Amino acid sequence: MNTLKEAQSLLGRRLMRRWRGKLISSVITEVEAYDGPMDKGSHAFRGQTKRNAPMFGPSGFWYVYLCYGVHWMLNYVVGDEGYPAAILIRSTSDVRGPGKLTAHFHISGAQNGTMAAPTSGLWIEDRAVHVTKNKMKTLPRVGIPYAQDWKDRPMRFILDV
DNA sequence: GCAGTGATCATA
DNA sequence: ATGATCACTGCC
Repeated sequence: MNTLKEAQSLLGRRLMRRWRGKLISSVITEVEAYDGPMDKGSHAFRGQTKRNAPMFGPSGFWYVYLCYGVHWMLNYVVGDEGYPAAILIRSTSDVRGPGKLTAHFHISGAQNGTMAAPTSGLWIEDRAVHVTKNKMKTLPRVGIPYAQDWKDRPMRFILDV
């Protein structure tokens, strides 16, 4: 499956968090794809570094990094090992905005590089909401004015709930 | 409209 | 060692 399809397939699924014995969850409603070494909006565009290493790893792991010294961003790694791709989870039905989302789910650098599975305390369940084409919007990505010809590509997906 | 905030990365 | 940059948010 290609990266854009992977991104769309996360919509309507439930993000799950085990934190201090409690279960936090809500339905994923907004995602962005970052696709491969040629994507000028992606951290992987200038090659592998210590920070973006999880993007180059196998799918099914988390890539979490600190943005503007303040907000943690949650990404789900997709694609074959060696091919840098990830899906930024921007919003759920409860929380709008990627920084507020990680705060709500108590996500930080501690989750970086961990597996998306109950064992890590952070995972994604199968579709909880039926996604029809007319409920899904496709838009350009946010916050990458420097990405030139990649800036306005339709790589952001929103689910109306 | 723009300041805050600090890790990360390139340059040296 | 230093400086620029930044997949955001909230307040002006």
